Amino acid sequence: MPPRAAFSRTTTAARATRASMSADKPASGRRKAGAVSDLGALNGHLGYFIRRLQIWVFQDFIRTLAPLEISPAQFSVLSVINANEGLSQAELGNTLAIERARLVRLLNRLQKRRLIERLPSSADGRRHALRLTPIGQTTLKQAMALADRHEAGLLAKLGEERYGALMEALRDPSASS
Amino acid sequence: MPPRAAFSRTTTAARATRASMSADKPASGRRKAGAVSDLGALNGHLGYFIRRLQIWVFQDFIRTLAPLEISPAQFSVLSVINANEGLSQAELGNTLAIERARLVRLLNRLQKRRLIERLPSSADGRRHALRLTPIGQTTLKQAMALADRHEAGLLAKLGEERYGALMEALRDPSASS
DNA sequence: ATCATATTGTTGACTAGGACAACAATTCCC
DNA sequence: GGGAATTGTTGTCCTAGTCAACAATATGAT
Repeated sequence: MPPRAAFSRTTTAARATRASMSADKPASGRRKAGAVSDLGALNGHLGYFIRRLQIWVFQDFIRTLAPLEISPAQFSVLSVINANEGLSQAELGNTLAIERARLVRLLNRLQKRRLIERLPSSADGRRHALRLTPIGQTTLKQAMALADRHEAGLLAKLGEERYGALMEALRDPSASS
Repeated sequence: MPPRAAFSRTTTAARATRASMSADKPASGRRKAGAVSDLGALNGHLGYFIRRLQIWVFQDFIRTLAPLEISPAQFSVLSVINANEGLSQAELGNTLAIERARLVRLLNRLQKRRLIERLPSSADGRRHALRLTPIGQTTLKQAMALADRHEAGLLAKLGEERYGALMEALRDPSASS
């Protein structure tokens, strides 16, 4: 009992077309390299489409923030630190679902770039209290401006209804374990 | 993935906060270990939520297909080959947005497991005509059954409206390059 | 107070994914 | 025939993600 009962439409969607010969190609016409085939069993699976969109969105984000050399992961880390000054690495990792070891190296790079600091926690000798340096704050501000431009482009590309539907549906997916 | 949803039901309440707490502790006491903090600037960004859901979906897919040891990428490759027997690696790569070099190594592993074959293309000496072996066909059939179970679980977890909205919004061709 | 247990941050090692350059073989097309 | 393009392949690099181990520190039961 596949779940597609309600939303099936089965496979009629993506019927790939073989381009006709000699449409409008650059100087040397040859077999179309952009040809796309039938997705087959992938058509009923949400994960595939989510993945494709996610990759596209991240690539656009990376392109847009390239002048600052801030990756999506770095942006998320800076944002959460900025919104929760003094939090620990464990809390940060829990918030963003980044594993401890991975987070250590992420923070190392940000610290080397003088964007964040690891202060000793007065209450707990094991923890570090994380916060942005002044440089980190201004960098994050610039990053947020670019990220907003990225988001605006995303909305333009998807269209308002689709963007809104996605935002609505994606917020707070109850997931654990 | 940490239990994010259990605490942060209100997305709007998240943007206030961060008033003047001390550097390493909230005024009212120690933060709990599993606590989740404010997402800050991430809250308006679609990419973050897409990413979180995509990770969750893939992890569930991997768990569900673990008995067959078929990854999402491998499943997509087998599905497209099955639906387009004899296609070339270039066409397969274009269809799934997998780069040539990466696809070569993906196919190497599947070929070593006797799930696919690379036949010489009669028309073009450079190409390989890809197809599933009998073992590959039965494996894919089993994988599709498990993938459908995964999909059903996904629908149950998200709820019908949200699942349907996502499928609707994601399915159309809007992403490329 | 003591001792087992848990948490925090860190390092090392390993696997996958993705990007890019170079290359040989082949095909296209003028 | 010969230059240009395509196809598959290999090599190399870098980032992500996972896991195990470890030292330092904190916690809690007794």
